[in-house]
Amino acid sequence: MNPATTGSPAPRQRLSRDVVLAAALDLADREGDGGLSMRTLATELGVVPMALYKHVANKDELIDGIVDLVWAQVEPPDTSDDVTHWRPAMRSRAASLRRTLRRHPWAVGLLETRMRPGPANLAQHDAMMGCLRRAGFSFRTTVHVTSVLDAYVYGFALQEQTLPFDTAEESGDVARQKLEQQPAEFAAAFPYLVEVVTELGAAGYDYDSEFATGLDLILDGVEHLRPAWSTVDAPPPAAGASR
Amino acid sequence: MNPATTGSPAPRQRLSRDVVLAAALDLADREGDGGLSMRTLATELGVVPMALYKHVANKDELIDGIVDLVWAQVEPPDTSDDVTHWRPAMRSRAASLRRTLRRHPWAVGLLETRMRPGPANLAQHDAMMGCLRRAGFSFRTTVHVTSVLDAYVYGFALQEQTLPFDTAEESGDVARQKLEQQPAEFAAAFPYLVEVVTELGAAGYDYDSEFATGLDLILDGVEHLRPAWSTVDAPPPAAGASR
DNA sequence: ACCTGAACACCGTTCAAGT
DNA sequence: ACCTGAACACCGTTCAAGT
Repeated sequence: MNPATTGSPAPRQRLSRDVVLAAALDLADREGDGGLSMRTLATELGVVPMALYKHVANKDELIDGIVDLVWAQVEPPDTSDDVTHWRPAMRSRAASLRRTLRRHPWAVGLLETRMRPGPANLAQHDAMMGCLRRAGFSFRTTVHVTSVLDAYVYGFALQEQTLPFDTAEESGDVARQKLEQQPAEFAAAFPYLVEVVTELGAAGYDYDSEFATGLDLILDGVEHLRPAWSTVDAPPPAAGASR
Repeated sequence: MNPATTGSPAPRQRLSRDVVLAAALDLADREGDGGLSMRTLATELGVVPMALYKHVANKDELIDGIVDLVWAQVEPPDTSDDVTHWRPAMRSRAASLRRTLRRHPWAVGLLETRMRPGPANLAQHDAMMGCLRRAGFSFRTTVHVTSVLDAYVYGFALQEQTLPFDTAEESGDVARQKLEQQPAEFAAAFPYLVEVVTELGAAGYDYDSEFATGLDLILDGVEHLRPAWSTVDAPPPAAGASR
């Protein structure tokens, strides 16, 4: 009986690179970076650890693979009207990157770390630079803009990933609780931290609006880097021309 | 013969929490995140693995400890003249944080991640918020500014940490080399990436100026968040007053 | 062509003992 | 009070075999 043609409940489907990568991504999302091991991945697939090595060279290549699966989930910037719409395009691309990193927190430190970027990673960056170049940004400025925007998203995701609360209401409780655990000297030594905790306890901390505030601040700055013709809606220069 | 009073070359000094943490920090700097293990740390200290557990509860607490040693290396903002000098103070604090992260690349993903922040971490954040509050920023704005500035530094350090070159000249070589390895379809599929590689090959990539460009862009944006009285050099409001 | 078994050199950590 | 030894339940990966 060929297992490929049988209608069994398939806890034991035929192995392939895609099946291995999909299971690895799922495991990482559930258990985090530390929970992803070749051995537990193998048992989840109903197979002995060494069976994985026929589809993936080693753990490093496995991680390369799932990182590119994550890149594939990031929505590229809308390039339908590059000249006037670069700003909303960059804004929603940054938001999509942040959402993706929130879905896969283990990937934050890995997205830019891999030595051999996968095709989805390359396509994503090409689309981003293309959007900016066609909007009239010079080559140098395009590099600056991608650098500062991505740095902000990564850094924000890093901070967001590990703060011990998920919602604005929860943040108030956590803050108040933390403060009560501290000894009395704490208030005298760190008055401004006490202020933060107190105010956050009252008003809460909203990740979404915090992210948007910083993002818009940066986009305002980017706007100033654009050449002057942009404000009068002139056509973009030929690709690769201005420098 | 008491080893504490003997003048031996001290490969085997008396163990203490500080000695363990210092050796762990050194090991992490040399071997990276993955190279820091309780077992190799023990052998470097000339001791059996279990000896460490008298000075440190477990590996997690060890990492808490060395992360706070890293925080202690970040120069806090200069608070000598908060009203007019908040910008250079923030600028050089961000630069110091980046330099520190460059010295301890393994720490980038860990500085904000620890659940129990150490004293150096708390002091650093208190100094930062204090500098901004006394410069007249409202509480909410102070939170926004620290969020966006730190996010940028973390994200930049993350990108810098893993790019495969250290100097501007080297970046050109690496870029040219990478490009030559690619198949011919590459140029057609990712024209804007090819442009980056080509231009970088010609002009090089300077981390320092790239960092400064993004930092100044953000600081320009922060300037706009300041209350209007700041430009006429009025005194700051009483701490905790404005909201 | 694909999967398995046994083995090697590693981990962090517990527990019972040594001095 | 501080360090040790042996053990347990984990890792990634190699190599020689099975089907």
